[in-house]
Amino acid sequence: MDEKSICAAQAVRSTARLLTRRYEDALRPTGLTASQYTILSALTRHNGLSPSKIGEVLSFDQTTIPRLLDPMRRKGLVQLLPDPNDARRKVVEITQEGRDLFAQANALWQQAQDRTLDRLSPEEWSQARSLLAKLTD
Amino acid sequence: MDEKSICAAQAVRSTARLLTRRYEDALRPTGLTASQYTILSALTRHNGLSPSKIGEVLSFDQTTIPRLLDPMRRKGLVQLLPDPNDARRKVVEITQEGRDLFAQANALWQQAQDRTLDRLSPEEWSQARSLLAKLTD
DNA sequence: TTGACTTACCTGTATATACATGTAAATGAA
DNA sequence: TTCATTTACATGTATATACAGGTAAGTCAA
Repeated sequence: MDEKSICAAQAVRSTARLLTRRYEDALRPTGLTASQYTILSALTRHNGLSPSKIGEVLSFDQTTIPRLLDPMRRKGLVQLLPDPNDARRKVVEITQEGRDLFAQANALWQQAQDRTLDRLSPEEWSQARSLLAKLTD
Repeated sequence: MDEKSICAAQAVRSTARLLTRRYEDALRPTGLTASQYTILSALTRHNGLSPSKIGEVLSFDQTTIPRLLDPMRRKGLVQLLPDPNDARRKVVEITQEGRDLFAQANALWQQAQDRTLDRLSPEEWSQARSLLAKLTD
């Protein structure tokens, strides 16, 4: 019937709220939020990203990045350094504390991830990601 | 392969951020946010919901509801009334202004919705919703 | 009827998110 | 070289989101 009248934004957003609560509940012993975990994950693989690149890779608006990094800097998880090649740019580096906390968080993340993907076959999870990508071009 | 190591929360959350920007951009002439539009939509169909019921239906934490309703009250879109049967409860009612603005917003919403579902067949959209639901039990 | 318990809502606080705008630095054309 | 333009980041402001904890009201058993 009216399937096209179901708001796509609402469907994805409400799922995001529920998953955020689930993952942040799992991450609670580390004090990391879902966004903070995501940023640490990106820096673990590609250290020294610029703030704008982090936004681009993770689909955050540029102006959101300084706000997300602030509590992470206060906790000593990352540091912002000037880019030696361009005084406008900065470089975000994960600290050793950040690496240690991320390693600890990974085991907790796995619990939430397992619980989330438990009821999906690998094919379904692959298809879910493909459909999510299609929603945003 | 590594498909199970892709964070489900990140996949859904980043899609939610992108869709939120798309829908709020479409709704901008009305000044409505995605959450406000969603709440007005629920009230249009079921007027007089309690705050806690709104949270339950839309997957908001209970404590988020007063914060979401505040700007809507200031704009005169909804009003909170005491529940005559239970002094603890309240009843959220959409105003005529709220109905008028929602009617105007619907046409704008449709543009974002069309653009979003454009590349999906009805079957794919049905499956996407089913898979999203599975992620949260 | 009283008192423990539960329910419903709100507030304090912190982070998340993004738009509009501001500032400094780099770039590139005249 | 100069200056308009662009790029990169930050800040002001507003709403979003939820956890911890608070208050008032309803419930129910002793």
